[in-house]
Amino acid sequence: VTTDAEPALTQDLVALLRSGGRRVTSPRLAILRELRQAGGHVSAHHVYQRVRPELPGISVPTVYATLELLVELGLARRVEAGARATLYDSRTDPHGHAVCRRCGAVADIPASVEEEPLLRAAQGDGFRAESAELLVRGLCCACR
Amino acid sequence: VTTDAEPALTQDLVALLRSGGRRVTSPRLAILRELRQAGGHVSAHHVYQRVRPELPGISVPTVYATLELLVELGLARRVEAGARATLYDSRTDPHGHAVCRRCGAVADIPASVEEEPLLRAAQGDGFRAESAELLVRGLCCACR
DNA sequence: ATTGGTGCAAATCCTTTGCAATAGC
DNA sequence: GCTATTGCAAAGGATTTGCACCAAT
Repeated sequence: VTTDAEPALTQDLVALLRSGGRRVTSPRLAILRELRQAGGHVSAHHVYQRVRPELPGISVPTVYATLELLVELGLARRVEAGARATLYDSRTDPHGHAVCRRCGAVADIPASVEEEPLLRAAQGDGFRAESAELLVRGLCCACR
Repeated sequence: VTTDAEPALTQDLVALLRSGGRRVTSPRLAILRELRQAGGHVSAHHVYQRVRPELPGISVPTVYATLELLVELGLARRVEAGARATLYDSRTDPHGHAVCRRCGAVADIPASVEEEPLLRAAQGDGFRAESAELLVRGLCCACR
């Protein structure tokens, strides 16, 4: 149980939780750490498997709830990779995703879209926009 | 069985199917017609229910396969509205979607993003880009 | 006559729910 | 001590198989 790996990042989460009146718990710290170690785009199931050695009793619903919480806090982003699985990305800067429609592989797209104008464009009819996502679907190298 | 409702559109599908060596079948014609009549963003289940009166024996897998086929042919677009359901949109011109993260409601976003540059940006690593999608997640008026 | 499409039923898999027990504040 | 969070087990649904039959070419 390394406690000095990414101290600053953990502190971010702690601060955000405290300021929102939420509790600091082991699953929350462990899941954020795993999400960042993974580096890429991971499924809830993947996180669940990787966190289990550290927290043997952790449950699947907790993983889902926590990932969604991290998204709300702005520490992660959802990637709608298709019906097969929702993925979570620890990169929070604006970038798109290329998703293979056959195997579900995801790659980052360098193209950066300005989020602000999009969020504003979506504000019609009382809709409160929270985040924007850019998806390109197609076939990856291996699946063609 | 009205055969003169949208003759031109049906002809489009027939031509595309024939030129691709695929067969012209009742489910394909009926599902495209329903998708266009619905006008908005519909789920496979919705299409299934609406097409049944006309084709009582149609099956769920056929609806899924056909909708995916229409996407491949460029006559429909997928909308990754979340884990709850993939939606299909008969509008094929570039536009984004505002998706409520709570109730799943979908609205069109006037903001038009140029697809071409995005598709090109995604072409790295042998990835063959097929379509781009712009999603804005948030809370709709009713769910706030 | 070929074989791509279809229907059927069931399996698979992701995600969420309800509720009692626990742990953070 | 309150109450948000958790774990558990199970339900809920969307999507996809496998296979036999049928119908478009």
